[in-house]
Amino acid sequence: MKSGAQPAQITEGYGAYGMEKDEKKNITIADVAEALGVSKTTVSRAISGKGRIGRGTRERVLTYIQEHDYKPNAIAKGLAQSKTYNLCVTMPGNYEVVDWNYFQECLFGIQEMAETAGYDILMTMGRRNDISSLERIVANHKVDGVIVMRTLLEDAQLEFLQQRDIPFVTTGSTNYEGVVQVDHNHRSACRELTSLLLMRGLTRIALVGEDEGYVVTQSRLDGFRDAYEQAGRTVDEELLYLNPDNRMMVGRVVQEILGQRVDCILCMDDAVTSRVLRALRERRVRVPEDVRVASFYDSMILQDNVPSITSLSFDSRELGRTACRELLDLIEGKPVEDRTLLSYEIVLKDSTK
Amino acid sequence: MKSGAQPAQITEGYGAYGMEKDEKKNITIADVAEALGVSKTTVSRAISGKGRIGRGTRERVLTYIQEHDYKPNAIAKGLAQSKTYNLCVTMPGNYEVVDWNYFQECLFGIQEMAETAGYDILMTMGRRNDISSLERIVANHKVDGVIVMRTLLEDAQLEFLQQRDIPFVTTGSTNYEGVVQVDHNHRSACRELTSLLLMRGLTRIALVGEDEGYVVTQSRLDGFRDAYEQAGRTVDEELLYLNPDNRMMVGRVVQEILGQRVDCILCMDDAVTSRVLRALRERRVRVPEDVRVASFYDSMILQDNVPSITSLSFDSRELGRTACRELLDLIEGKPVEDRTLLSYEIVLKDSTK
DNA sequence: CTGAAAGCGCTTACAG
DNA sequence: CTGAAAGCGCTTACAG
Repeated sequence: MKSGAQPAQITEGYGAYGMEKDEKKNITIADVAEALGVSKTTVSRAISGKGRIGRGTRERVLTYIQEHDYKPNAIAKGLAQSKTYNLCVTMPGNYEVVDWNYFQECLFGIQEMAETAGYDILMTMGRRNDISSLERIVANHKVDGVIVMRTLLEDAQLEFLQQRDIPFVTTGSTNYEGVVQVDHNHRSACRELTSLLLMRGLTRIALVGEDEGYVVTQSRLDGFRDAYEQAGRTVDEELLYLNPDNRMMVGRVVQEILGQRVDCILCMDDAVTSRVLRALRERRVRVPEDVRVASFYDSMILQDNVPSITSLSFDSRELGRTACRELLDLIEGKPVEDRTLLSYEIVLKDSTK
Repeated sequence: MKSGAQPAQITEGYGAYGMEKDEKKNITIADVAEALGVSKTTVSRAISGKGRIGRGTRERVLTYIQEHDYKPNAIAKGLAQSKTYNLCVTMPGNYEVVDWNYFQECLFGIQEMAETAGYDILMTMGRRNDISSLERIVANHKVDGVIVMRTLLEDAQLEFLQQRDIPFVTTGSTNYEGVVQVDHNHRSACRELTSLLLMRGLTRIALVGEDEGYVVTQSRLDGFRDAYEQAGRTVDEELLYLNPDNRMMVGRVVQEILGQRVDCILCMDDAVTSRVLRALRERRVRVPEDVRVASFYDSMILQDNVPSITSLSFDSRELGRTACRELLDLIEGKPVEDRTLLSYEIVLKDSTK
């Protein structure tokens, strides 16, 4: 390395200028090879651990790159292997998504797993069924696989990925054939919670949701029905409030429900619960004295509510971890289950006392 | 292209098997060049628009790649240019983060801007001052620059990026020298809101926060003080509740505040507001009749509150867009402002009536 | 066990 | 205006 004070004549490559902060020029495999008097092949093998190589040689290389803080250029490595070591995660980008805590946890799990395998996360958000962004990423060969974080009943993402034969998994369930999906067992969870309420003698239970075409809504409803069947009862269809536009008129819906003299309001998720609670408060209806309330999903938005709300609880981080693991397996050509269902917890609180 | 029904003899490269769905083998610049009887150089120039090239030739190439749906391999392009066309966005990964809506909006803005420039977003989350994940991404040459979404007073990310001379910007302010940052003008916003309350004759205002070492907390406090100064009043230091552990004991804090006979509680952000409101409800203190409440930040968690809460409002998507634009400029070597402050709105609602 | 060489799919001086 | 060639930093048959 030249002493920075030489009087000019900086003609070839990097002169004093380029070297200002630390050595900017990144050290490459060729530099290592030259310094050690071995071939690039050997260095590559020492690092990757693939192919035969002498124990001594490997150690020499390893300690050298350690000391000189050599880091392989993932891009070049990718090019040579026709891989990117990137995973794409698609998130819903519409405003309606309230349970970001779910996504955060899930993402965290994904990243944890990806990191241990040397992969990074490329993120994309699109509005409902707008896949232009995903298309671009795939077309540009930027990722090795994708994790779809929210699926629709009719899902353009899945159709696109399937047709292009890109490895992918979904978090959350889908009805599409042959899609690798990992989800919490919502149906079973909803069945159990409903059963519990039924066993407590709550017979007139209203179910409130805002069907936006997500598959999970269907699973929840199925679970709800399962519980009734198991108990030898029949669901009162009059007490099912699942219109897509309930969001707008939650006040009217709650009014109607109260007119039906129910003893419990079961909400599909926490956004709904939050709005229902608000409507109840406005009408000075007490929980749980006048009516019980429970939710099929817990998130942070209800954590400070008075009274505390009975709900189902899911470990989203584990969901992310598992989904990522499956995707990696898929990419590596290992066999994977089409459907993986994770466990859940039921958390009983004041709202159903 | 072979007709799929040929009786075997699949020796070289991709046979019928590899071709199952569409043509799997990606078409490259070399294919285009060969098909058109021109050089790869020419094709490259036609696409990039750089260098001299005949009008006719360019058109031929362009229509060909259009028809055959050729998409350049971003990885290879990156390698050749020592670029990645990836931007890293770092998010806080700790559980405490409640305002995910902010991040969602911000991310959306970033992606919007990045996309138009042909960049993608690599995401990373780490716990407070854990930069291992960021280090890996940088070491592996996976990104051209980074956007730091939340800065701490002592921020390992910034120090690392600065020392490595990586182009980066922050959303939100920082006290670090020479860091390109874009933020909403929190100080000015807080000053205005406080002034408004003061002018309404609310003189005993308590300020509640949970100082977690974020810079924005300081700006808010500064704005609060500015308003008093402007009004020729002095801040009653007894009414400042900014302990880091207020979160745990919000009940006690509120109790104490009520003992001080304040007429307004001003909260640093919505997480705090949410907890304060809860404490008030538990004590049957009415808002705004018994005490007014306002927040220095609005997010979704309060949107359904009764009464509606007076607060400041910021366009986070624009923040993201602007930050991304600055980072791109930085990467391209264009001059950029060190500090950009965006505007805000004050939204008066029932809680301060 | 080790190395020379070709290749991954682009870009970019350099020379016509 | 166009092209041959070298190069980006790796990997990987192939041959010793």
